[in-house]
Amino acid sequence: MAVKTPEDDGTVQPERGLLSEHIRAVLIDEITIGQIPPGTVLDEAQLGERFQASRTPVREALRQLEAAGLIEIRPRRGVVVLPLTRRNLSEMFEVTAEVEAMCARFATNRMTALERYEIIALHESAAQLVEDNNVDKYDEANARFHDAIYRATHNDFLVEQALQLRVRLLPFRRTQLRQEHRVQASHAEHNLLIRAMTRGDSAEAAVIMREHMLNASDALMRFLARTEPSDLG
Amino acid sequence: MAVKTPEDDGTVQPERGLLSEHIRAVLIDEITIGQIPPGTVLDEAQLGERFQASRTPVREALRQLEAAGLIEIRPRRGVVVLPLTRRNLSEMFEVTAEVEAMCARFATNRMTALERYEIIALHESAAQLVEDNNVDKYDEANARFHDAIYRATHNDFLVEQALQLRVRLLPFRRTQLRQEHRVQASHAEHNLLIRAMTRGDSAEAAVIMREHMLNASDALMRFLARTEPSDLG
DNA sequence: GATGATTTGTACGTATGTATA
DNA sequence: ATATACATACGTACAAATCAT
Repeated sequence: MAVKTPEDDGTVQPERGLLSEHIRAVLIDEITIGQIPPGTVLDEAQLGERFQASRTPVREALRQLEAAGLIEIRPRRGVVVLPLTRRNLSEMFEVTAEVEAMCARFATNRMTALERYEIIALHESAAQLVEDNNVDKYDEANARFHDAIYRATHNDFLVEQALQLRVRLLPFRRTQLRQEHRVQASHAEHNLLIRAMTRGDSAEAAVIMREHMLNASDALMRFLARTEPSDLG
Repeated sequence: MAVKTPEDDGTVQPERGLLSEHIRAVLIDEITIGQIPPGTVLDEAQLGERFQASRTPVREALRQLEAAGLIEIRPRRGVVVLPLTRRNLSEMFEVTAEVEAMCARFATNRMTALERYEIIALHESAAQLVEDNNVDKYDEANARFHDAIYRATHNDFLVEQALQLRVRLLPFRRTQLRQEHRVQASHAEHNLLIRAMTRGDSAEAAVIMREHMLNASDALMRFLARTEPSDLG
């Protein structure tokens, strides 16, 4: 990220030019992290003040967030962070499960020996985090594990699509890891996945990956049903 | 599209407000159609003049095109329409084939009787266009056929993703239809697909759809190899 | 390599449409 | 229902960087 000086309020200053890039990056972060919750109305002037910028670059950043599907711009009526209904969420997870399954299948058939080694190494280094039940660190390791699989597909466009999907589901994928015994289960599922991949069974790898993602989705949906019965949906 | 008066130069005027929306829509059209070829450098002032607008809405539209992956904005160095290398194109077709296969699988399992009827009707009404070898009309009918399958997945997010992919490959999907006997082949493949779908064989439907798309991709690649051996990657 | 021309990036002012009293 | 307040949409102006010469 093109930043230089962290400020007191958590804001950062871009190195030079392209304020809108910076604003976009920060806002995407904060929205996907959940720091700016769905339904929040964003005020252009306010954002400009916060980023020490005029409204022009703010507006340009907002257009990009809109194109990314994170916010809705209602002409002359303001900008609102899109609420994900439970249904939308479920649909997105379903598609994500299929895309990740696609990645697993391609990766099984195309990964180099080095890539296979990296995937296994990432998996094994996560074992300790599971034992410690270190959810945050496992979350990061998990992301790197999936990243490695994306890259092993040798399809940059697919990598891009998979990453975009993940960004949009980021806060939810985190949440589900905290439910039930998802960290342990996740690691065990990864183990099965690697076995299928190393023996070159791409169809089975796809099935396992799909199940893996749907398990995560189910855990999340049960959690949401328990905690937010009124909102979402 | 939110337009009112067609102008002589093909430009249109938006009803009021949200000029950037209008500019974005037109530019996306022209770029995907191929009217603005890859590598073209877009000039903000020039675009502003053309759309009778200042640079502000133009820039907002450009940010959206960037987020859509159609152009690249190089800070202080201008905007270029992204060239699709042959490799990129191949990767995009590969992903598209999988996504469409996913749609076929879901649609097989979830379509209502009405949706199944619609899909079959669209298919059969295209038969005449095949006989007439009316490529343009078949192209449109083909789009509606695939649309109907998207919708039958009952997953709006997936529909959205599939549509976005198609927009980006639009000119190429058209091109391939003009090659070899792709119109006839396409229709025959649709026929096989419908058979699998109507007998509820979702796995087979997915396989057929994947092949269908890869056949289109192959035809296109052969065409490009023949016509543009230097350009495109 | 320096200088002028061109173009981008940002700020700001004004008008218009929306919401509220 | 009308008016008032407010936020957005767009245009214009200026600054800074790139490029052409």
